[in-house]
Amino acid sequence: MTETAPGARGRFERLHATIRTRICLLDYAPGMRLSEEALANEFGVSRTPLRRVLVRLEGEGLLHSVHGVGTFVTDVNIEALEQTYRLRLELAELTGKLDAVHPDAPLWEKFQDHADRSRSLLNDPDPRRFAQLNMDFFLALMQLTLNEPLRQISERLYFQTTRIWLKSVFASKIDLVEEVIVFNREVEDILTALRVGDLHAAALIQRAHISMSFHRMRTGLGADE
Amino acid sequence: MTETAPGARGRFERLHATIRTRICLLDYAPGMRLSEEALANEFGVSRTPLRRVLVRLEGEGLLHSVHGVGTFVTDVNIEALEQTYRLRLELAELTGKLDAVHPDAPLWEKFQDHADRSRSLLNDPDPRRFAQLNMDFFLALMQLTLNEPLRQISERLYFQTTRIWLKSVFASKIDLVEEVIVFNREVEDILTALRVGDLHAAALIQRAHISMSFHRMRTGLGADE
DNA sequence: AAAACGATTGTTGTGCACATCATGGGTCAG
DNA sequence: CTGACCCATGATGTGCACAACAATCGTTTT
Repeated sequence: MTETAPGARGRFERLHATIRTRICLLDYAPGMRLSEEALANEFGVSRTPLRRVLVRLEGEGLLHSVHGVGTFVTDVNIEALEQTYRLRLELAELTGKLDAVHPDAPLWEKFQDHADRSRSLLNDPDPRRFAQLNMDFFLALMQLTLNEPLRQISERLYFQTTRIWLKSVFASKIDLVEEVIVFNREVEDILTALRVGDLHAAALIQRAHISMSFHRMRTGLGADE
Repeated sequence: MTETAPGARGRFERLHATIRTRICLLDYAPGMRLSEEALANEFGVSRTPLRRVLVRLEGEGLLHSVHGVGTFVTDVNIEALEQTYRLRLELAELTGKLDAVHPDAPLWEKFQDHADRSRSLLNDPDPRRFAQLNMDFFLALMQLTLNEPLRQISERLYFQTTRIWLKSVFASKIDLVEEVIVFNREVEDILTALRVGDLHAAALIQRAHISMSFHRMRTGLGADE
């Protein structure tokens, strides 16, 4: 998907993306402790370069290290999550207004692939594959804006929130089948808007779905906690 | 101003804030190379903890390290800067809409101090003191929203752009005296709006001034480059 | 028995020596 | 004179040993 440069920098980016994906896909659950030594051994490097990755992830709000205690995957409470979601709503709409561009051929292919995978999930719902598809689709939508800072910030906030959403799915707080059905409609609606060439409409649809997703999650979380 | 915790974490945050301020105030100019060893010696630590700070700053887009070459302060071209500014416009307005709160007593005192310092700059213009005041005022305005993610992102973008603006001042691309006069009116207008209790109006004024500031800088930069 | 204290263990943080890489200058062949 | 090549130099990146720190468990004392 994303080719990485050789040398030290490439390895850094590779490790960074790998661990970030594991956090977002709940291979590392919120609150879980990560062992620097174990990770270093797994990737065949010493603690030094690995720590560099962990420092970066801490800066992105995904990890938190405490001297003498451990490195933990961050967890967020519902009110902090709500703030992030409200901000994501506005940023999603901005994606359709700031430096928005129409998808090119390779991007259309990606979208087609996403639509296919989305439909296949209807017959065989799987939380992890769903989360991966959700991430892929979001990152593809981010390519609709050429505003690099907006892209970076939107992705950063996405990585912070998506794992909480996935956590709700795993905990059966929200219904996986319903989420898959809704997601299918989201993909369909957004692609329809893009085919017509209405970038702002596509962004508004995405915004609406982010909002509704949070709403479902919130009511689900409030059910028994 | 901001108290730092003792121990390793406090030292890290202290170093981070110190170097970030130096970059934003152009003690370290864009494109300049930083010596890890020199910085480590200056702060009385080894390269290891210092490098942790540099990695963080690189993640914030203020530094860029190249293996075997050096660590450099990032520079940005005018079009990338324009993207950042357009995003900052929107975020400034959001500050007045998302979790906006009225200033409390301590914040009012800060604003009063800023107004005083701003007026004193009229008689004795100084680029560095101006930049410091500009930063203090911006950070104070950020306290008008309780939305923590919005705060973090706005500050991040501010730190990326303000040094370019200051660079224009130093290079006499834009007139310092005019900037001071305009800034005085900005502070006055925003505080007036805050006294009336209209947070959204204050945010709109800030947005307008960010926009005009970029316009002045852009025409100034285009003058002979 | 309960509470306070201290040793032990395991973790992250630090310092230092060395590896790796890119650059510039000097040298030698053509 | 010109070009390529090599090596010296100085930078960041890495590995390892140890320090600092926090939690836990066992011991001791009241």
